[in-house]
Amino acid sequence: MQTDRPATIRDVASRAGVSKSVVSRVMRGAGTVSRQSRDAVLEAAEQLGYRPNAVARSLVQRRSFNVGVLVSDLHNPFFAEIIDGIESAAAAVGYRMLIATGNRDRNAEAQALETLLELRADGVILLSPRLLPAVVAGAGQTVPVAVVANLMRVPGVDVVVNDDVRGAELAVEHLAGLGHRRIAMVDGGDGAGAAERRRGYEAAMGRLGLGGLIQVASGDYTEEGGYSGAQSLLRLDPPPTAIFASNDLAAVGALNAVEEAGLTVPRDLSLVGYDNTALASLRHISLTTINQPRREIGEMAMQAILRRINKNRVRARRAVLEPKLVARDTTAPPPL
Amino acid sequence: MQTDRPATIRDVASRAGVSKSVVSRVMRGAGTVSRQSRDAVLEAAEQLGYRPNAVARSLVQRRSFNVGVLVSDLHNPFFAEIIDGIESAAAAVGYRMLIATGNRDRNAEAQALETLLELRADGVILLSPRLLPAVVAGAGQTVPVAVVANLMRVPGVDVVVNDDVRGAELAVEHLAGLGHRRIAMVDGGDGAGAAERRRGYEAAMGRLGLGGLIQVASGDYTEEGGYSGAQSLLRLDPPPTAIFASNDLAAVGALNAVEEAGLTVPRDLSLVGYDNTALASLRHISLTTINQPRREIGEMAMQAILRRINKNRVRARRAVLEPKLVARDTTAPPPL
DNA sequence: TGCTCGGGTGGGAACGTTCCCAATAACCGG
DNA sequence: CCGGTTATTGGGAACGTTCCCACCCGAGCA
Repeated sequence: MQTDRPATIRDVASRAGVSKSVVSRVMRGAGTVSRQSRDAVLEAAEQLGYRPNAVARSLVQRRSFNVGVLVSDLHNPFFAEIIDGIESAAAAVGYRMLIATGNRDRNAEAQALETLLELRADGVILLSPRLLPAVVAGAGQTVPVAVVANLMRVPGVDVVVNDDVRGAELAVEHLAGLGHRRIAMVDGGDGAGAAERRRGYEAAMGRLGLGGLIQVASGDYTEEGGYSGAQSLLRLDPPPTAIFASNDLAAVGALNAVEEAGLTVPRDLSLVGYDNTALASLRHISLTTINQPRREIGEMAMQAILRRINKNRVRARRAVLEPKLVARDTTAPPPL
Repeated sequence: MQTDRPATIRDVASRAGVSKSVVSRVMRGAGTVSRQSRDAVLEAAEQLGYRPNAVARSLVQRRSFNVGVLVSDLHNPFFAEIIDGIESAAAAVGYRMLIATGNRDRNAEAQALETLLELRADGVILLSPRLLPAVVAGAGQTVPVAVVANLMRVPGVDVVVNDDVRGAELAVEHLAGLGHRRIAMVDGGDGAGAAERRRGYEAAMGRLGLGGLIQVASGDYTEEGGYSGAQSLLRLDPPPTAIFASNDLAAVGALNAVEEAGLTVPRDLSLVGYDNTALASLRHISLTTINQPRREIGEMAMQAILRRINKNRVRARRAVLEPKLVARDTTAPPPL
């Protein structure tokens, strides 16, 4: 039982016996309005169920107070907390957040970005986009853009990432500190940050004098990738005593391969993941992993957007946040 | 390096040497335009990087071709696939999807809903909302509204749910079919559908002549809830040989409690969850569970919205979808 | 008493589209 | 060669706000 048409500012005005200007001032809480006008307007608005039309408002103001967030994959719980951070930073300054999604598909993503731009979002945050840099750059010319969790080098576009190199080093250092030497890695393929994580692994191994023991199995950011990667590592002679998987999901896949091989974690083999997703903290898994400060990442991305909205900064900034090791139950000293 | 102002239809028109009307027709692909006009417009638009302003368009058309989706909790992977369904059904008819979120908080949710309404979304889909029915009803008077995964009885608002009663029955029937008799349940507290799942459990037990063996431990839809619920069930004498947890996360918590008690799943005890989230399909967990047709749920919600947009239906519809059992590795015949 | 000041108000223009209608050009058949 | 179509085009009005400016009125001051 919808009413034919939503009430407009004029309807409220005529019912309250004032001009639309007065109603506008009351609704925005700006300008000076006499007490009785205000009361009359508020009452009329209430009775009519008036809701200001944000579409008309953003048309005339030429800004929408919306920030668009493009999520490459909503299935990945990694993004949820980043979005929390974005939202809280946005809400603090009166911005709203609109999420669009492109299901891990480059074209769908481009389409979703286009939607956000047509909607005239005041800024756009791209979470781990698969978009071509040229597309991102194009968007950056129209509207403030920030890229998260993807070290993309695009002029005029800010980037917020965690220090993947450092994170991988932390993992290796933790394992070496426990006494491990044959520390292997399951690679992350073309996943965001995978190349850096691998570089960090190799650098840390080298620095610790374990350069000769570097072993990398190909894999990706999926359970299956971790599973098969770990399988191939276990076939080595001698096999590693510890495996660093490039993300948590791959680590869980690796965990499965290790158990299938009849080994017990962490007694026979230690395992470290990356990202500290909800998965890792499940007691049944209790995975030692590297935490990215996700909430903070989201907040910084939003702040980058706000900076650009306010003063039209040209130079791209890059924020690199420190990861931290979270020790749980999949790591222990190596067997004797 | 943003350009001062995005190009408008007038800019394109003057550059192409035609009127704004012609540009409008070309961009919308409607009406009749001569070949040369069309080419000139397209070229001018390309050169100027013209992007139609969806804000202005929806103002004059009085519809935005946006459907708003309010997600109560983005951390819950359960919703991702529903959103996939919504999006594909929306895209098929030229609608876009805007996601807003209220982090499991009733007020934040109401706020997010308000945003969607101010943005003049043509319809709103509420995923497992915590909103008060009165608030939902209020929204339903302004715009088509559908509620998903929450059996809310609100006039003028469509509902799409899975048959939680039937799903619970499936779980019990599966376990009984394997030979179990002492089948206990960890309750879902005030979670969406929890009451129905419990009713289904009790009904099935009764029908199978196991009414006297009904055992329900209190719990909720969290890992912790499943953990403590299972603990209390294991203290019974005799303990159950099978546990039906009210959702997958609780089942994983229960799994942990069972293992801590020194029992092996499924040899000593069988375990069934609900929802068939990504968690359940991890090989390391491989949980037998009840699948909700999530994609289909999303599609049906979108279709309900479209029905209401087209003909202004008054009567509320309720779609109840059939769940299915997914047998994995946490269920087996009871120990002898 | 005349003037200025400022709180309060109202109305027109603008935002960038789409929609509608009138105007023009081209073409057809008789 | 003319009236009547038909294809194409252009311009004004409208959508629902905000912004800006002009205006009114009473009070305070010289």
